[in-house]
Formats: sequence, C-alpha cells, structure tokens
Amino acid sequence: MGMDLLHSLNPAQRDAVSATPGPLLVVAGPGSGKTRVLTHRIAYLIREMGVSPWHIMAVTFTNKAAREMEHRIEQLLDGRPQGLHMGTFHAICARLLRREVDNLTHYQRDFVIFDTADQLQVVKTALAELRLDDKKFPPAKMLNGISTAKNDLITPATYQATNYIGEITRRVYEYYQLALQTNNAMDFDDLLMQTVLLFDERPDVLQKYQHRYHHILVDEFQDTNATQYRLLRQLAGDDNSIFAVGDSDQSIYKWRGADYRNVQNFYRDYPTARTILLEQNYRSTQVILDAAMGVIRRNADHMPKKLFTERKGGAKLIVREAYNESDEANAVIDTIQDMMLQGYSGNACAVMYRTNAQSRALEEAFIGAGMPYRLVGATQFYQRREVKDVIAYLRVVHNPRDAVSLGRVLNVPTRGIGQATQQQFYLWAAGLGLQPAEALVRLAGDGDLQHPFTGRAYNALHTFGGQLTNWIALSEHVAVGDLLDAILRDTRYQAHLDDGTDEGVDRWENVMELRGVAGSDESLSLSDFLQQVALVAETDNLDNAAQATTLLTLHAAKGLEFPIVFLTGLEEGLLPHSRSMDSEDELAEERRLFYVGMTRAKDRLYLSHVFRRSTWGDSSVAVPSRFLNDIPEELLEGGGAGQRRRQSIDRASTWSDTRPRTGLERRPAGSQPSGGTAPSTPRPTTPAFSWDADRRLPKPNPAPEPRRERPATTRFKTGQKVRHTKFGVGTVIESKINGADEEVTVAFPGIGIKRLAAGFAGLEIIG
DNA sequence: TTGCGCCATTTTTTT
DNA sequence: AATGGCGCAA
Repeated sequence: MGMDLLHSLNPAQRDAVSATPGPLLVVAGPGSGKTRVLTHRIAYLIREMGVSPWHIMAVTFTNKAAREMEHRIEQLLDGRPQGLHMGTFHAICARLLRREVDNLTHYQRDFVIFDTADQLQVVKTALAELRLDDKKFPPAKMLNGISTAKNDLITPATYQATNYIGEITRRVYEYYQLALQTNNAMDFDDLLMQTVLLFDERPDVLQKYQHRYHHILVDEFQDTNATQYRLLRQLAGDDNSIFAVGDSDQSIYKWRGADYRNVQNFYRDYPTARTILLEQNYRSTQVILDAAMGVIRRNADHMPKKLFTERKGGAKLIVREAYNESDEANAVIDTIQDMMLQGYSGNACAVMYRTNAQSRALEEAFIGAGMPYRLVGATQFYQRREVKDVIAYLRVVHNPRDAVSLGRVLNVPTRGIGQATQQQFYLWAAGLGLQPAEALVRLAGDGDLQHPFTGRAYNALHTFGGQLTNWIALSEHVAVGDLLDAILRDTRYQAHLDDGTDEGVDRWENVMELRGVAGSDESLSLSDFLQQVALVAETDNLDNAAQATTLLTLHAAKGLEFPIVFLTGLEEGLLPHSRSMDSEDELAEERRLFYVGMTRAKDRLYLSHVFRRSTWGDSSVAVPSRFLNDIPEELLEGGGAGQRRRQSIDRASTWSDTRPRTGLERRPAGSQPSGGTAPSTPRPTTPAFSWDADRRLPKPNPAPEPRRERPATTRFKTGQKVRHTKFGVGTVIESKINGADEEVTVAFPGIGIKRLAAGFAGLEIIG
C-alpha cells in the first residue's frame, strides 16, 4: 500500500511526503511537482499515518487549486475523505467567522463581504464626512493604506502615524472600520484579520480549532502576509504540524502585503524546521529552465537553486520585435496557427502580459483572425456594473444593514428617488437610528410612521420599501434563483438594461449568466451564494477543455502551465513596470514576475516587444526590457538581446523621414485585407513579422501611409545628437508637439531613455 | 429629477 | 481609449 503513494515520487518528493510530523518547509521550484507532494502528503497522512481527515487543513492560493487538489486526493484514496478542510485563506476564514459569529463583538450573522468597489464607496463617504479633499487624498490610496495596515495586523487603535498622510489614513481607517461594522460587512482583509483578533481575544475559541487541525498544509507559502502567517502560528500552537510549500523566487504579491520573509520567520519561529528542496522539474525543457535561471540569478536575494529536467535540450527561445501592438498580436496568432498545423491542440498556447490593458490589442487581433481565445481577468465578470447591481439587491435582502449595496440600487433602475430625496431619506433614517434599508421596510409597513417626504418621493420610497419587504419574505422559503427572478421582474431590470445597443444585450446576458450560477438548487442558501460569489477568483473558472488560446496577466499565470507561452510587451516601463522602476525591491519583484512567466512554458517560449507602443491614444517609442539581456545568448535563436536592444535604439534614430520600406507600417484602419472569415484562408491578416524567419512575407501593402506626425514645427529631429546639462550627450529618438511644448525623447547612453519637455530641458543641439 | 455631453484623469498586479 | 465627475437643459 505504502508503495503506491511513494513509488511514483523522486527521492526529495518522497522525503517530504513521508516526513515525520513537525515543521517542514518544502522549497519547490517551478514545475517541481508541489501539488503532487501536497496531495500525496495528505493521502499519506490519512492512509499511512492513520490521521483522520478531520484533523487536516490545507490552504491554497486559489479556489481552483483547492478543487484540483481535492480531485487528485479523491483519486489517490478512491473516494472523498470526510472532514478534510481545504480552501483559500479567505474562504476558510469566512467559513470560520460565520460559524463563530456569536463570538464576534462587532458583527452579526449574515454579514456580507465588501469588494473593492464597495470599499471605495465607504472611503469616499468617510472622506466627505471628515471634510477631507478627495483630490488630495485619493480614495484608492487611502484604501491601499488601510489594506496594508490590515495585512500587517494593525487596527485603527494601534495605527501609528508618522506623517500627515499617515494621520489622515488613520482617521479614514477609523471611520471606515466603524462604517463597515455598521453595515455588518467585512472586506477581504477583515476575513483574515478578524479571525486573528478573535483568536487573540478568545483563547477558548482558538483552542477548539487547535484541537481540530493537527496538520496544516500551506501552498504558495511565499505569498502569505503577516496576518496570514500569524494565523498559521495561532492554529499551529505548540503541538500541530505546519507543512509549508513555497518558492521565494515566485513571490509576486508583495504589493498585496505578501512577505516572503515569512520564510525566514518560519525558521526563526520553528528552529527545528526541516527544509526539503525540490529541484527536479517535470514541466519545461532544459533550455527554458536555463534561460529562466539566467534571469532570476540576478536578484540579490535569490537563493541559488539548480533546476534540472530529464528533457535535455529543447527549442531555443525566440525574441522578436514587432512594429506595434497589433502587429505583435498578429505575429502571435500567426505562430499559434503554425503550431496547430504542427499538431498542437487549440488550448496549447497562452499569451501573457503585464497589464490588463494590453489584452485589448490581442483580443482585437484574435477576433479579426476568427481565432478562439479566452480572457482571464480584465473587466472581471463580478465587477461588471449590471452583475454588481443584481448582487447588491441580493445583499440588501440578505443583510438589510448593508447601506452601501442599498445606495447602489436605491435608484437603479431609476424610480424617482433622486439626489435630493436620497439626502433627506438618509437623514431621516439616521434620525430613527436605523440603517437605510431597515427604514425603508418600516416606511412600507407602518402607515402611521412620521416622515418628511412629499407625495412623489413618498410614493417612490413606499413602493420600493414594499418590494424590499416582499423579497425579504420570499428569501426565507425560496431558492436563490427564484428570488433573483422576482427581483429582476419587479424592478423590470431587463428593460432598464435594454438601450437598443449590443452592449445592452451583452449586459442582460451577463445577468442571465449570474442567474445560471444561482441555479435552481434549493439547498444553496443565499448566504452561501453571496459568499461564493464574493470570493471567486477569475482563474477559478478556467476550464482547460475549451479549444482556445488563453490570454492572461503574468500574475494570473501563476500555478498554470502551457506547452507554448508567449510573453508580450517586454519593454521598459511595462516589464519592469514604470511604477516599479525606482525601487530595488519592486524591480526584483518584476524580475520574479518575468521568471514566473517564463517557467510556465513546457516546450516553447516566445518573447516579444514592440517598437512603438500606444498608451492613452498616443504612441511612443519603446525600449526592449532590460530583463531580455539576462537570458544567455546561446539559448536564443538568432542574435542576443543586448545587441537587439542597442540596435533598436539606433534604428529608432534613422526611422523618421528616411524610414525604409519594412512592411511594418501601420495600415490605415479598414484597409486590412478582408475575407478573414473563410476557413480556407487561415491567415486573414498579414503579420508584420513571423517568428519563423523564412516565412517572413514580402511587404504586400504599399498603401501610402498618412504621416503620423507633422514634424515641420519640431525643433528637434530624430537622430540628432543633443546635450543635456545633467544627462550629458544623447540621441533624439523622436520629437513631437504636445500642447504648447515640444516633447523630445532622447536616449542617453548609460542613463536610459528620457522624455523631456523641450521648453524646460535646455537641450543643446550638437549634431 | 433625469439624462446628456463635455472635461479631466487614468493603469500594475487581485483574494 | 474609456470611464467617471460635473454642469446644464428639458
């Protein structure tokens, strides 16, 4: 029997799976079979060590990972183990808090979970109430500060402000937290923090869980934050075992409070902890691994690892420059079609990028080519206005104290409760000591109730209050789906969305999709439904069955693998992102992000950057990412990246008026070769380049291109040498008129690309 | 009160 | 390029 579980593992994996209970850290390189180790460990505990599943808790990073593990354990054990507790930190905490809600000081049963939009709403209210200027103190920044505090387990009471902004953040945080309690709502961070606080205050409650969870397994340990780590320590107590799996090279959530120093904390707090290193990779070719190691090695805090695989050799990496993002996208598509001809299936490829905004150009190209794709993230389903509205209705029905959700739908669809009425209404409700929805219900139910509303406003409020009362009553004995139907019917929501445009139809379809999620299952409670909906991640719903290329951000790619991976937009400012450029730490994280992307690839890795990238409608010259320079030359097909980087800058300087015919010029919109729908023409668009060098097409489209800029009035010309007082001598890459001033982009050797306002820069032309 | 149109600002990554 | 905030007209 024991053979079954261990014989398919390599020595290091076997060591981990069969380790004696106690603190253990598995350092798992990418593709080293960590899910395998985790699942086998759980199976081993149950079957070989006689541990009851009831005593095991496994924490994963996404719900999808939890499901996947559950599925694999089921296969290993020929059945579902009863009582095994598996899920994300957030889901596990939410469940625990629901169960212990009577022991919470500030919350009642039926609390709701606020998402970012709700949080922003609360912060805006807080700023208004505190008479603070939301221009000076942007709500998103405030929220960020609050979240950071919560991730570090800092409450409004323990918040130490060191400067004015800090003091403002503290005040907003204080107000915000009270508002959440009044709304009987928690945000994502609360789920974790309130659990820790509960355990702190109530040793008896903590003890209950300590007695239950003898074995705690943690996936993606490098991405735990201080609060999560504290929670693990609380649960582990003195007697329970922590089995942590992680890889600090794949830590990419520092901005969310993740602190990979928890790895060091782990050793500090558990001096007897064992470490097991998993270095054998079962995913990628050695070429891909070597390239990835070449990149990650440059990080100062990188712990040396030697990733190896039995898949010696492999195709070299291919780096190419495209003219602009649409050419880049078309080149990707062209290569994917090629790969499919070579026998790869439709879901073999993934295209990754740094920012969600980059998906647009790709999507357009896929649609243009008639190629199937699925997009992970972007405007996430549950963030869409119409979906949020419908959920807000359900939330108010579920928890009438939720004033944020009520505020969202009070006049959506418009029902004659305008701004003036709303203000009056909120004041009146507050005077009664009631939350708005509670007051509405009272107004509808009690004809004698004193109120200040005039005929029209009263009618509108009274009617809505009546509806709300009905829905609440309905929710007691009817399935979630039926309740949703009633709400949609009573509010005439479909008519509200139908504005005659395709977008209106889309929106209704989204609502129907949500209706599908609710299903007609009687046993799904409203509470469970809302929680489920609040805690889903976009990657959770990724099904691999669809024969489509996956489009996703590098962050979303973590934990996934694909035979063929395209990393696009590898340019300075994008990867590394411009917001990360002035901090060594953040730069290191950007590099890890690149590393994560590279190591998703099993067989082939394509890297691309563009010459011209458009952001916010105007485009500018881009420089290849510095990370490309760190890939060993011999692993790249064709020339090295460093060479290309220099070439690109040089080329930029010769490309203004004497631009050679490259076939790369952007075609005027609409001049694309048409007929893309015919299946016999699999290549409806003409790629500017192909990764397959010999298939590079001759330039078929000599359509005269409208000049992009009228440089007649610019003082500086591309290719000119200029001198700057601080940066020294550089080469002008481009210059354009921007408002009243001229914007000059200059490459300064050894310094980088600078964008300068000609009026202020004091540039001297020297050649 | 609603709805439209103009203006400003924006994008890093997400449970 | 797209969204949100704001002012004005109906």
